Amino acid sequence: MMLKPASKAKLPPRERILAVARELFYRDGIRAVGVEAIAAAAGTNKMTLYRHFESKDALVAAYLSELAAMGDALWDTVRAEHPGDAEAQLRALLRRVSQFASECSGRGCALANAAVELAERGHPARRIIEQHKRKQRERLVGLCREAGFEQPERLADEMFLLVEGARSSLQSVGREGPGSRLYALAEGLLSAAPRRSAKRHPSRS
Amino acid sequence: MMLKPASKAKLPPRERILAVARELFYRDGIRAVGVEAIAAAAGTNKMTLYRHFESKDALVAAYLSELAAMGDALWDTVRAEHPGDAEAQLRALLRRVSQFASECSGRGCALANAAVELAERGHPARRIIEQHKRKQRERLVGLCREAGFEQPERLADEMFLLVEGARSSLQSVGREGPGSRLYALAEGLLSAAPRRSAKRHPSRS
DNA sequence: CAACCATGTTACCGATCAGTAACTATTATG
DNA sequence: CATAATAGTTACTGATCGGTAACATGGTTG
Repeated sequence: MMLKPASKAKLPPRERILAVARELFYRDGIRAVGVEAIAAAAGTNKMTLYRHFESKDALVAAYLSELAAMGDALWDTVRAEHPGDAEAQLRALLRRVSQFASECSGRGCALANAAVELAERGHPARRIIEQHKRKQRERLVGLCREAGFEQPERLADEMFLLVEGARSSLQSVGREGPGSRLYALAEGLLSAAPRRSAKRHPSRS
Repeated sequence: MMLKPASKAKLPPRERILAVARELFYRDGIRAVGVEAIAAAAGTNKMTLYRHFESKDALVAAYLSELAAMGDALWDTVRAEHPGDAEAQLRALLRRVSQFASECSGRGCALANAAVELAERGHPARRIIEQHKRKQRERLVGLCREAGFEQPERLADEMFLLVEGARSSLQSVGREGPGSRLYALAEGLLSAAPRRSAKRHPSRS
């Protein structure tokens, strides 16, 4: 009994801290949230937090790495759902991102926001952010190429900018702004993009 | 003599403060820059700053209002340069924005960055930001309609998202990333977009 | 010269925050 | 039960930051 609803109560403190850091950092901003507030919201205290994380910067780095890993996991999920069908993967990705963006409290991409807040070049967090965004873009190019489009880099960059713009503009223009039309716009570009020839070789079981 | 190079030395303190605030807030972030650092960099001190601005928030609001006004001025300039030719205005705007983005130290849109840093809803600065971004989008839709495109809202939203995405991704993917291709991408969309019929009535003198 | 106003200077207050020390309580394991 | 590791508690430091008070200075105008 009581094994499932242990969503937050029974986890070890490190994971509780990371969970609540994800929530508070994203909602209020990294610089606006103190370590004491995080520890308290996680049902623990500052000392325990500092036993698991060397510094606030280290906690921020862990927070960002976790987000990056969740992003990668989404790609893997989508690939597993549409094996061999790059275009279906693309559309599924776009659908999930756009619906996620229109739900998630309109604060945009947590990685991009962190890059805004941590402006000092050389900050350990920036490596994580840049690395992740670059990888996402490369995976996008790979998918567009695999899907047999004529200009995969161009199409991928269009997708990338549309997605980043939608998430960024959530904060300024709000939920009913252009960001809400992300899927329709990207889908339109996708359908209109010139294809090479025979496109897929789906290993349909 | 010595009337021109008074770029920073002879201006009244309020304008010196605003000028240096624009530089520091943009480069290092709003929360990362203290009022004392701004006053010192402006060649004055905290007291004088507080005689001209009620609080740091008021200074931030003035900083953002000034940026918004500069943005509006850019639109007016472009309109004056291509009177009556909405499509030329569009292209000129895109060219300036994309070249500005690829120069300007890769910190993206100062308004959007401020929205990330000032997360509290109800913050006086957010009104300025949202208002400005909404106006920009409406002007974009107006230009696209005036240029005779079939789906002005759709095209305007594509442009808007591309621009916002390019500026946002400067921080994460860097200068050589997809943001550098902004003009090419937007120009491609513009050229491919379906037009209504007779398009311009340029009052070419 | 005198009065005034904007500016400069110094010193301070109160709050917040990252990080640490020393001690106690809990829990698991031998 | 005993030991040891992990977690909780309290209290503190040192630094930074937004904001203010009181006073000194300089230039302008009557």
